[in-house]
Amino acid sequence: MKSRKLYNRITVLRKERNISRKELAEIIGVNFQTVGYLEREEYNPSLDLAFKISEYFGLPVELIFSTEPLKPLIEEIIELKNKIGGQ
Amino acid sequence: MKSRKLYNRITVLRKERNISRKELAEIIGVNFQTVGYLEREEYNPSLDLAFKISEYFGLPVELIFSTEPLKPLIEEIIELKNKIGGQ
DNA sequence: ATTTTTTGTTGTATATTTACAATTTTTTAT
DNA sequence: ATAAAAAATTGTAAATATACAACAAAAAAT
Repeated sequence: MKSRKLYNRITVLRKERNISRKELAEIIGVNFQTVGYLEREEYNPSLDLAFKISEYFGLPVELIFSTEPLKPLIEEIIELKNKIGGQ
Repeated sequence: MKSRKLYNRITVLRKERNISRKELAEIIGVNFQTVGYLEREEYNPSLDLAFKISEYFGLPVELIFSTEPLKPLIEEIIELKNKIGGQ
């Protein structure tokens, strides 16, 4: 199976928690360069690794990883505000 | 990284849709034996493959795959009914 | 400014996933 | 009961993810 390119928000989420790649890597139990590869979207994680990341951030997989390029979080917020406000 | 064993509900979901492994395999674009390996939980999918399966069934990844053994769907329903009824 | 920490890059080795083929067993249909 | 279809099993090859090391570049701290 030719794997599609996947997008993710690891960098932003990690920055919001103020931890380094090295720290995140230790928490999820991978080499710190592996986090680098993931953040640069040079390869896709296994489902198990995706789960570990999702568990650490306390977020569903779909909010972190996507088959479509991910909008900045701030844009997502604005869209949600519009949706609610426009009812 | 030593990968944890993951559990999934592919077999049940597939049966509910009345399709064979071969058909599912064609839809998600993998070899039909690969579906077999996944259903027998002999190995974990990549995140991309998990996404393809989740897209086909129209369900979030977390409802199909889990790090914990998955209860039969019927039990989930009963638990949800109890939760709602007991308010 | 310079030291320290973090991030990026490159290359190689290992582990895991996926493909594919051939055969056996089980289930379903007739 | 028999045939046909589906699923399981086994083995090998390929592709991809992950580990790890060494070094360069960039950012942050002092």
